[in-house]
Amino acid sequence: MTVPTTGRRERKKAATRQKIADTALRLFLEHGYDAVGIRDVAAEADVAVTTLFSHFASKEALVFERDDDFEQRLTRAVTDRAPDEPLIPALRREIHALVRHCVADDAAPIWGMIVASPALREYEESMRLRHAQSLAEALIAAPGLSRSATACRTIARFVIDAYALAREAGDPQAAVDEIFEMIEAAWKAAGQAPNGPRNGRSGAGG
Amino acid sequence: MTVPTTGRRERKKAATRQKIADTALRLFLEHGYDAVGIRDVAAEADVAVTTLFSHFASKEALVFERDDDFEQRLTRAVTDRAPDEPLIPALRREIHALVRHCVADDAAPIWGMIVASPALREYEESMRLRHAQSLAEALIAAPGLSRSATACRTIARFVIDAYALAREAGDPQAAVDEIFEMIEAAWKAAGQAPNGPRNGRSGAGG
DNA sequence: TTCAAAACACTAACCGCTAGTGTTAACGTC
DNA sequence: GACGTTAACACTAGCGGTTAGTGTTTTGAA
Repeated sequence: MTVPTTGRRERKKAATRQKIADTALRLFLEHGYDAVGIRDVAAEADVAVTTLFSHFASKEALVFERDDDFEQRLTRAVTDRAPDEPLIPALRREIHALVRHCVADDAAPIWGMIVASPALREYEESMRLRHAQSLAEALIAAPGLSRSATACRTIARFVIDAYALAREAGDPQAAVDEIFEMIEAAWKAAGQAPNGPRNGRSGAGG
Repeated sequence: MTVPTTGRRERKKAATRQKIADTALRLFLEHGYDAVGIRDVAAEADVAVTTLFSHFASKEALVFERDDDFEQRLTRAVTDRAPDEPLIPALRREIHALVRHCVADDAAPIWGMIVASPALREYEESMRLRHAQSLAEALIAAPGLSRSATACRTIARFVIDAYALAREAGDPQAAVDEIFEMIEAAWKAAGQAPNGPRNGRSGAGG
């Protein structure tokens, strides 16, 4: 028989984690996020409360189970782009894809649940802050951008803002385009800052 | 006897509120935010826990007692500016002042406490979201800007970002200037958006 | 004087979350 | 195959923030 890439233990752990996440999402969508307690989820998934919290850091994390994707996709859009591809269009493409995926019909109930719960909205906001920070680090580390660290951090925030704003807009895809026109202009302006670029070699950058 | 503008009841209420806030801040600074419980604050202020929560919505709100100022100052910077004053420089001045006030020496201990506590940082982040939204509404309602609602919401976020980023920068005042160069460019670009302005009369705006 | 509203208090509890302490199952190794 | 190590899981208790429910007192007004 073939050698499994994962041992039985890891598979069981992943199964338990998935069972908890699935159970939680089902209960949340059935009865509402606030109406379902951690003890309910644990009982329905047939695990102890402590076990639940060994898999998920918080109740909100049960909803945003796959948020690592977001962070990685953004930083990879920076690091893995073609050597001659400008920065901002690459980010714009990625945000377009993320928004599209997020506004898709199958994600609508989950998104509605998040919007309806202040706790979940706040949690997502702090998630976005983390994403902006890791994107900022990727930008600062990227070669050839010729922008200051402050400019990189600023653009990172702006890009995350674009994602958040677009999702709330009537026409999300059009909003992405409109906001990225502004981001493009901001990025160009940062290249002409009086204090000058401090990151990488000289050049137009991006 | 003269008619007091505020009755005894209102004065007593304000006094109780202030006593709670002062006691809380003192205890937080003495022993650390996480080391002081709500029950400690209530006991020290000589009120019941329920009374404390009738004055403040949460433990974090005890620290950000005066956040209404922030919101009002920003929106007033938009609505109360001279009729011919461009928008972005007015906002830049206000952010400069707010950052200066926030980095001042007497606010340093409080700021350090906030940075040291994840709960407080998260709370402040959600506060900023509210501020961005009210600023966005002020921008959308402002006459003569000739920008789309999406552009207004975007610039509002960018301005709040500038505040947050500048405070974390090595030279906050310089960071405000650098970021506002980018914001100015973004604002101008929004005036030339292909979908065109939808808000207010035609004109350069800002 | 009387009344309604509002501030305040007290009890009791809910809820998210964690520490401490096992118990069981899987893996590596001899 | 026995053995020790590790990690997943369970259970009890409890902490800290927050609220509901139920009065009691103060205050401003009729």
